[in-house]
Amino acid sequence: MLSKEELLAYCAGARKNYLPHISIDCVVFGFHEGVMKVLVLNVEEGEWYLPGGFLLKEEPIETAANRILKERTGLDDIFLQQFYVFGDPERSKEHFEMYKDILPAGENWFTNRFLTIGYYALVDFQDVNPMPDELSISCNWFGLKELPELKLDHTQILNTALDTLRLHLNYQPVGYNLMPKEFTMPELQKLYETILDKKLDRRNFQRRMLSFGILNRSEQQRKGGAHKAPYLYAFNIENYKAALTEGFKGGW
Amino acid sequence: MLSKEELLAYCAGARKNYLPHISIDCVVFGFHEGVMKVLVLNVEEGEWYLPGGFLLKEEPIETAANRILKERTGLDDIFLQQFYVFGDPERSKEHFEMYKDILPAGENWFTNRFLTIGYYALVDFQDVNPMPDELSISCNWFGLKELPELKLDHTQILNTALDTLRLHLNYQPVGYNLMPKEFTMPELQKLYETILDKKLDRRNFQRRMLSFGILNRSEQQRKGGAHKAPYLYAFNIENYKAALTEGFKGGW
DNA sequence: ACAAAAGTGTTTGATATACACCCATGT
DNA sequence: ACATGGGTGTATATCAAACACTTTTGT
Repeated sequence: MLSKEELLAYCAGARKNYLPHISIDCVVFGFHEGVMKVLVLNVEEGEWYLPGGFLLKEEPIETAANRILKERTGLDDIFLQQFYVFGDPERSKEHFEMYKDILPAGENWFTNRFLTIGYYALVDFQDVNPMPDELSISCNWFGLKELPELKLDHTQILNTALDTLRLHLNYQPVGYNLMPKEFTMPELQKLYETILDKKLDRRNFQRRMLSFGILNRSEQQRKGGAHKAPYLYAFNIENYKAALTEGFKGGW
Repeated sequence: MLSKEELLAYCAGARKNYLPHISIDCVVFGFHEGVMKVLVLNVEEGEWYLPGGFLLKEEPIETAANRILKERTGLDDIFLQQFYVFGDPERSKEHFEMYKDILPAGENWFTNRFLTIGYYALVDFQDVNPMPDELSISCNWFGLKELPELKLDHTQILNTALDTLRLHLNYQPVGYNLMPKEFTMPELQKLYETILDKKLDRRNFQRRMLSFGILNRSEQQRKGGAHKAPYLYAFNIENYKAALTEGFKGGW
């Protein structure tokens, strides 16, 4: 926890640089060892938050989200998807309460009501170097199944992000941003199974995935593991991007 | 156009009551005589805008959207769907320019940079009584094909709303909010064709629509028209709502 | 040699597409 | 009577689901 002086300086800086009443919260998804992970900040003992931040006064929203995530992950050019604005007038009260005994209301940045713009991000787990922000003491990956309870409405934000991601899975390719450059079909399947939280048929998955035409199979196979060596695949970026904009399913 | 005094009063009221930097813009879709219509405001000669407004300081976003639309349409309980936040720092400059010669910057509400939360609304055309807001001189329906060019980024907002609506059509029922209580299958098909901007097969449309189980066929038929009398249908609200939350297509 | 993981293929049912036919009504 | 729009039905292709067999590799 910052000292009162530090907090005052933080609030003064925020008032000077950021738009009031507006924040961004990011649900950063990574995939590692068959588990879906989310980046979570620890402010103090038992206080967990999604990574977030504010908009500079003349900054585009997506730029701000990128900036915030660069600070938390070290990564540029993260795949980001805006998914919802959370604006319950009560949603940030908890944050205000937390600082109201320390800071005079006029000085307290968190006296503001905040609408928060939710983004979800898909990143390659291996590339991320989690770093806490000014207000927190650590930044860590948590498996989806072992998440602590989050403060404010951050659990709701996370669940909405998950729902949105699952929905997107139905008409968009997902995976390029979550997988390493090369991966095997079973590994990709595991990603889908993790996101959807259900088992898929190995053979049907492969057929369907290949039918999208967004994968290139390498000559190479993943050696070293026990059992038969699986082929390595990489995404075909051109087709992948085309599929991202055009979508998969016809619908009507 | 308001007088300077009126504008000053408007701005003072806005500063007092609304959150700064945040607005709401609504794309109100109605369907009439086989044409998709959108509500558009006329501020002055050749200046067209989507209906919009601001958030009261302690007002939930959706409540604000409802309030704004009640003022424009006379309707309560409108079907609303938040679909995107538009936040380009340049997006509201045009609005500022418009008033800068009349109002001192410090007084001018539109000096603010605004992020706008986009909602689309689906309403029964017949129920709407379009009413202009304080800043405009008229509020009218325009067919999608005969829309004037809109100011600010409102054309982009409208197009994004349309894209979202089309997407939703693929996994959600649409129509309850756009159609009168009773309607014929060809009428409903016309709605779909209008939204998608393409022809559908009469017989396949009917089969598919019925397969969703969200329609009740009435004993009655629409008499009076030329040709064979079509059956009247109404939405089965329970199933409709269930389909809204659960969606249609399996996907994975 | 065998267990476990991976590649490939087949059978079956469901769903979508493209049509054809009949019926009712106003002119 | 006939043109037009509306109700219903069928053949075919296409796709998804369920399932079987073979191949490879480490133990």
